[in-house]
Amino acid sequence: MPHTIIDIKPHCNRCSFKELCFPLGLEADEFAKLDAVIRQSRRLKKGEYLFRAGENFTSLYAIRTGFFKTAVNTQDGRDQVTGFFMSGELVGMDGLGNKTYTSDAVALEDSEVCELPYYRLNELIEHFPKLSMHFLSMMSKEIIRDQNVMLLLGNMRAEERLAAFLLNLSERLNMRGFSPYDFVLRMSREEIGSYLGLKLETVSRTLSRFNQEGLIVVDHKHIRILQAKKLETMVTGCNISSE
Amino acid sequence: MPHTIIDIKPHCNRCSFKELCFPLGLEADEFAKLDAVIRQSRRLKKGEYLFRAGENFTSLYAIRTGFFKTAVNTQDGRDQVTGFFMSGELVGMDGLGNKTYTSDAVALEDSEVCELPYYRLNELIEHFPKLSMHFLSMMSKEIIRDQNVMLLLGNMRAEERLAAFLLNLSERLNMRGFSPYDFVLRMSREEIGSYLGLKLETVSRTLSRFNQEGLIVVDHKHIRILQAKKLETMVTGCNISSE
DNA sequence: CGGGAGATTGATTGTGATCAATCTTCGTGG
DNA sequence: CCACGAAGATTGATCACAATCAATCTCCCG
Repeated sequence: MPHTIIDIKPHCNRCSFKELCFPLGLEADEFAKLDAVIRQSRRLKKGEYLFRAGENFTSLYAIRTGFFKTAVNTQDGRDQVTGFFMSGELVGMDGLGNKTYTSDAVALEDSEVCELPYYRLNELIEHFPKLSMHFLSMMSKEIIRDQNVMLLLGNMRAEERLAAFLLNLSERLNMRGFSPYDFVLRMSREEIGSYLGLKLETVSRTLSRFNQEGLIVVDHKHIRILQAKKLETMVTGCNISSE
Repeated sequence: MPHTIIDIKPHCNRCSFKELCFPLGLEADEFAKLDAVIRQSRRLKKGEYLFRAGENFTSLYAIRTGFFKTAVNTQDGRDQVTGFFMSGELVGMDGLGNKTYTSDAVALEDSEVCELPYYRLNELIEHFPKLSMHFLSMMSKEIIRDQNVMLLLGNMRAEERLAAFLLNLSERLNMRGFSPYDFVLRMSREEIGSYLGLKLETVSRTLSRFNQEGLIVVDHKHIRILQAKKLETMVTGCNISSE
């Protein structure tokens, strides 16, 4: 496993994103137990796969730092980016159902993840049944996120999709204490396009137009949002929210 | 609550779809406990809402008989059908995360559902922690289903979407012991269109073309599939599977 | 410094949306 | 039970948005 280092005991308590991984109020003893289970931290270089579609499901992963995309692929080579994930978000939930991952997860920058091995998850739930409701809740939120992507793909025009995408990123960065109006895109135009059901040229053109219209400033991967309000009115209906 | 009758004790053991609601091997005592919790059966007339977006989350529902659609709606009136559900399938999982349903569920024909009240689900998991893995598994499968819809909406052309849709219905009907090649659509052209990200005219035209080409026979809502193989080659990549 | 991937911009095309008219079916009330 | 009306479906003509094809351009990364 190249570029991979296993650390021992990263401790959730020292992680500034713990409340993002486990947003619901946990009792002290429950949290301590959880912390003990998440004992492995894994580092990935940009471009490395965290898991691949078809592999046996081994773990859920909470992202500690960095940025990931997940994608499903078809037999004929097409693929669809199904999500972008940042600190405090959970990936791998699609693997639980059939004990096999159905998507790829790829690091889009050097990243660090906290691993929740499946067998330990089992033990944990056995001993702390209340915790299982937290996991059900997080999976439910993933379903809600997916519903919103369906809404976007099924109903919205190119500029609405882009606006929704930028605002969603903005909101999630804000929640993590980063600037919501000045950030660097971690993914390529092609990956944005795949996620939004558009071709990369359309993504590029639409961003350029937003730039001309003074809604945003685009400097390659660097984005500054100037008129968030106008972007919001563009996405009238869609209530995309991070998780 | 008009048209609604509450029955007592439907008993999963008498339900021919129990293995669809709970596909994983359950111990006898676990299943008995589950059976005891699902004690309410509710009947709905065609057009009735099982729940609406924004309502407090009260229960998960397993469909006993009938057919449902789920849909999310935007502030500006557009809406997106997010799924069609038949016997043995579970709806309401989007409500668990925020204790509020985020979608509507509407009966597309007279239907009967088994109710799993949230507070009873909690009790159940407390006493039988192993059961929670079954629910996590079912939610994971819902996520996989959603990923496949994203793939369809993001990557496929109109005829591919329709072919995938018909084959998916066919497969699920087959699993329930119904004819996979001769069935009645429960939803309108507009609802199919909303689900597939197409306009109703495109759905109608594409079905007509399949009919002319001898792939299927369309008689309004009655569909006969003549050349499933050809439909399958149309959807090369997409691996849509029911749940 | 050079090469290659990614991004931008332009010209043209094509698929599906839109607008529109007719037809069918089903539900409702007389 | 039949007639009527409304909703749903089909089909046609036209239009628009995003895809495609194509030609630079820029910026990393080696």
